[in-house]
Amino acid sequence: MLNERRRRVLSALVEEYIASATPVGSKTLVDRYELGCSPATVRNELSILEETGFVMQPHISAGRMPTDTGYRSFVDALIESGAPGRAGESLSAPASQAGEVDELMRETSVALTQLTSCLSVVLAPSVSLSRVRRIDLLSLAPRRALFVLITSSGQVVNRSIELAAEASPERLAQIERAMNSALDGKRASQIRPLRDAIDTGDVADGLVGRIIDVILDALEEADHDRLTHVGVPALLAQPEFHDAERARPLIEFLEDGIAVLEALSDALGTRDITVRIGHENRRAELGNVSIVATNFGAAGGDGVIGVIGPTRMDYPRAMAAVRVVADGLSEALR
Amino acid sequence: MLNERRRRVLSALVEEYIASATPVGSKTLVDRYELGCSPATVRNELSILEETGFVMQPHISAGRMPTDTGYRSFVDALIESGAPGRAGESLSAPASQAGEVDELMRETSVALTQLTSCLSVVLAPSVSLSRVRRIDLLSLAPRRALFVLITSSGQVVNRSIELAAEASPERLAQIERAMNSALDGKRASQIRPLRDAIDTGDVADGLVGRIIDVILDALEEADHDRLTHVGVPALLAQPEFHDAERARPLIEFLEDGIAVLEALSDALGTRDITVRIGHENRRAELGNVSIVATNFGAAGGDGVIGVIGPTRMDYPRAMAAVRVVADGLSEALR
DNA sequence: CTCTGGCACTCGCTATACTGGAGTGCCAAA
DNA sequence: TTTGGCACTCCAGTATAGCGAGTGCCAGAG
Repeated sequence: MLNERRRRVLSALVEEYIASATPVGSKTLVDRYELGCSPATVRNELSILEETGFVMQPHISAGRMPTDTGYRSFVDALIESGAPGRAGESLSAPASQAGEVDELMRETSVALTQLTSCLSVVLAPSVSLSRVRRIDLLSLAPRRALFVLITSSGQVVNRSIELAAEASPERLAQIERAMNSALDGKRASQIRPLRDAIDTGDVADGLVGRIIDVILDALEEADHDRLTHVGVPALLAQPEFHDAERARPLIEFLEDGIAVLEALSDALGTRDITVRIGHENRRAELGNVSIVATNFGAAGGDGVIGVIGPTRMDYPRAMAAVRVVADGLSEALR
Repeated sequence: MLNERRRRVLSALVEEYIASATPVGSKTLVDRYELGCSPATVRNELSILEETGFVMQPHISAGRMPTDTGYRSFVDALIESGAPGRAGESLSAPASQAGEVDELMRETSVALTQLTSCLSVVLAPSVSLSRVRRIDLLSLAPRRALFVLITSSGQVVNRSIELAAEASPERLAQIERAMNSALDGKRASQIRPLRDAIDTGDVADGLVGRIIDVILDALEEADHDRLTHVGVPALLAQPEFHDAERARPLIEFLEDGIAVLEALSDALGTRDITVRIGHENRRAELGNVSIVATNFGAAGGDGVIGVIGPTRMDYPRAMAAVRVVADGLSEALR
């Protein structure tokens, strides 16, 4: 379907359109890219590319711009050629001084926005799916305790628990020991099935059940709060979002953490780096943006990092940046 | 300077402009507000209001719109009459189910945006200035410990500490006890001066100094991370921000937490509710927006909650909403 | 002295018409 | 199969006119 020259024309057109944000014509392509043929020939190729759905004209006497399929073909070629790997060498992830995981994520996100001029999103690894490194129950008052859970990747979840009955520090320590021995190295999500299995000496006072309920609640809350995004101004600076009404639904969508979470996990393929272009995203709100994302984290880490920009984004750069930053982040988390 | 009728004309003009977002003329005012005089008279009043700087014309043959001073006069009258208090009765702060302080702040912010159709910001109480309720040092590994600080308002700061030398759990417990007895009920910021005063048995191993350094660092980081904002889409929906280029500098400013923090604390007066209108904000980025804010929290709580919107925002509603929500939040934190 | 109706005037906004230019599609020739 | 040429299309930008909302001012009434 796509012979060599046609592919080069498409690639040139995508590059030019990414750079100029205006429909590009045959003459421009011949002038700026070494296509080895005349404008007329390019016009023929373009008209075929249009028939086959790779490019489109906003109106009949205008230049062409890529369709989602056009971008897709461009990106696939990019992945095959391994170009983003090479391009990546020129970027470097900034060394972070952050002392805490949350802060690290945020700094990473900022860096990604600066590298790509796109909005960036970071989804911290799910606490429920991380492995429990340690659990502490600290007595705050006779009927109040603080629960602290530390995962193997260093995330910390805490929650203050109002107890139904008084519990001595010794009693809490006992429960703490029992939970630690039952859960050490297991995934936090396994707390639920283990609820009854935890041996706490005597279960009669209902303390354990109550504590576990609160913990589960805290975990769920922590999981809902995993998402940060940075770089809305970068998005607004793009010509396709100069009209705020275009940007609004998208940002509304972004502020709804859960929805983004779904879209992101939905977007994650098995590949190294996943690119979802325009309507390849299921959500209507994402119909005119592309997402370039990848997971990060040590074994089983299900954190996700990515950038969101107009479909006209600089894919090579975005892919390289996401890769570099994800590697840096995985490294830092170890 | 402002006689009764002139004041009523101004007030009517502000109300009408807030509702319509277009310059309003003398006829509209007479038609919709009971001013008891003819358009011609209103025109005279308007021209005086313009001379004295309360209203302006975008162009000579257009209606008037309020200036910052115009809004100021309107808001001052509002405060004097106690209107926002009455208006507030019709609003109610949503009951929150949040288990953690951070989550509570966020929910509050969302509620505020919904109530006002403005962007809302919440500045959590400064951890450094809060009172220490308890400090824990948990041994994670021979050379690694987790530090957990709980403030009297329930905020929790934690940080993992890499130790220069091995420290037994007993040694950590000893340090923990010393820190607790030295700091209990004091402000976290006093950790620094107390650094040398803390009696830890033997100080020879340098552990205490190192731990305190990390704690100070963690506190500072926590203080920088106190700000949440919600409701960018609400802002973009306002006609004055339909052009994304108008909204961009503002949002850029918002994403820079520190700058907002400064602007907010700068904006806080001694009053119950503070209103900063347009250029009353020192920062150029805030020149065309107003901030309605107030503190919240128990005794000495320096948290701030507020809304940011175009100077054409619905002040009565915003003030009422901020008051109600702040009260609710203070309540919830107790 | 204040208020009001009337009237001429201003000026932004919209609609219409026109023009230049970028880009296309098609055709015939190399 | 490629290329140069040519007629055609249609957007974008500019100029012009008319409309309408709103003003300022003035003269007369209360």
